[in-house]
Amino acid sequence: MLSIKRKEAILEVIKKQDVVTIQQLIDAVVASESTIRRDLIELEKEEQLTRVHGGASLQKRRHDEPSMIEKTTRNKEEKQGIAMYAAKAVQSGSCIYLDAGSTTYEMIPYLADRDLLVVTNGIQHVQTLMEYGIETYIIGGKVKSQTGALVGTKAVESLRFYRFDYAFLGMNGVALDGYTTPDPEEANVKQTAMDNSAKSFVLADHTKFDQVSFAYVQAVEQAIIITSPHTDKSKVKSLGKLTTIEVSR
Amino acid sequence: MLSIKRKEAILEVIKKQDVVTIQQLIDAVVASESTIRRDLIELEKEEQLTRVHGGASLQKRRHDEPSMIEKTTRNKEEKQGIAMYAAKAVQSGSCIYLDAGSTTYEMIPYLADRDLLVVTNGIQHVQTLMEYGIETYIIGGKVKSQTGALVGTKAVESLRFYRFDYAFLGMNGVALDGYTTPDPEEANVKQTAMDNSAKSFVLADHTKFDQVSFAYVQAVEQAIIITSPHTDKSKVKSLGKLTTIEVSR
DNA sequence: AAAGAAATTGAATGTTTATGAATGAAATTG
DNA sequence: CAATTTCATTCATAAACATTCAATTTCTTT
Repeated sequence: MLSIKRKEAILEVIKKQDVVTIQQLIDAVVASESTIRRDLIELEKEEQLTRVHGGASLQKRRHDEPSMIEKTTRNKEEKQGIAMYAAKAVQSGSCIYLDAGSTTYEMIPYLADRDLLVVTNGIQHVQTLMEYGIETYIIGGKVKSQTGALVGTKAVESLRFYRFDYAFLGMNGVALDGYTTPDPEEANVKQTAMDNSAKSFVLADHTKFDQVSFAYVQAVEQAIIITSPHTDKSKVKSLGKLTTIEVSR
Repeated sequence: MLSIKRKEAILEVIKKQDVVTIQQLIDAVVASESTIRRDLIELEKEEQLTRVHGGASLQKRRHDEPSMIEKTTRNKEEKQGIAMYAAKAVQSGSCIYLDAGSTTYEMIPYLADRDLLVVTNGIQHVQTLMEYGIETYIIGGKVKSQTGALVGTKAVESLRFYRFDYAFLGMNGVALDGYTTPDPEEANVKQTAMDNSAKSFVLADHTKFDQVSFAYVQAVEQAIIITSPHTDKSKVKSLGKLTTIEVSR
């Protein structure tokens, strides 16, 4: 058997049951103990799994190196909680839109190995999406220099050719007036993405509530808000009868 | 059997089952071990597959290569010379297309402060372009995981909405047969970019001449070749009467 | 069309690499 | 702390490898 095939088989077993003994692998793959051990050593070097006494276990944290965006994110923990919850809402096999921005970025690790197709307008997102082996499309458009988001007419136009099961968006303002964001060009993109999605989710930490930014995006009822327990319940309720999910950690 | 036919057959088998042993290929293609090996070596050079002990696999496993374009560039000095020369050909105020790839990447520093608008299909290029303060647009499309290039129908479609003064492209093969590149999907993108550009330039270091890769892009006369003194003059001349610029350093 | 050059092929060669068994060392368990 | 399991290391063997060479085909040249 080809060594590469054998390693794939090992990974498959381990992904199914999280931890395996050497003996289980010997039986499953049909190879000698020595060979299995050697494979495990290599797979550990490749950061595909962690070796433990008696066998191996699935890698706990697949990503140790925080890239630029991770370091600079404020309220990171809160955003991560929201992101994890949002990712759970996604059914396998669906096609989702991931808006540029730090909160949606945090969703990526939780989207891995789920047979998804992701379309994004965030240049920053692309590299990470690829690292996690997620099939990625990017819309076209002008690159906004500060944020690496794609905006403008071309971006809106190219969005017209996609349809999404879910759209996940960040917003700067969430208020009775609706969702708002500082850049009108970005607002257009968000608007179009929501229009082309069966279901839309706005990911908003507690700092975004009762804020009104310059450019209007959509009315509050056009999306389901996902927020965290840090947010005042009264503020959420004042937005009216809408589905709001509050993450508990 | 013709060697090209044989290689196609090999690729077909490998695409069906992801990994193959040499023996499987010997049976499937009906050729000697030596011949299969030779084909695999060439196909690996063309980046169509990765050889592994005992056979070959479709793609390099992820996670083992740093995607940083700077570190992995071969013949970097030669490419820089070519890139510098190419950048000089650009008039201020024009709109240019920059193909994904390491040679075109080297052009970016020489494009700064020139009042240009750059459209690219290389994710890798974007960050650097922004760092140099260049107005950047990106075409849409599917992100090719190994290279970060945008390809596919969506990429070709979104290219239709642009017109360029200059297009700068990399190629894997430059020969009498025309320009060629390993990935058919990328070939489509290059083709369309050239069609939409008033003038096209192919940036090719000496290793690209007399090479024929899998997918046809355009005829040689459709672009001006920019190369370096490392390239055999005879090889260049054999391509016929076409404008070729040889960089001197 | 014939002679020669160049490229392609398959077999033979030593070399390298992968594998499984055997050994003693280290860790785990009762 | 002793018994047992698991681990790392070594070694012989077998498989896969690169390389060379001769035979064949294909392409040039005259």
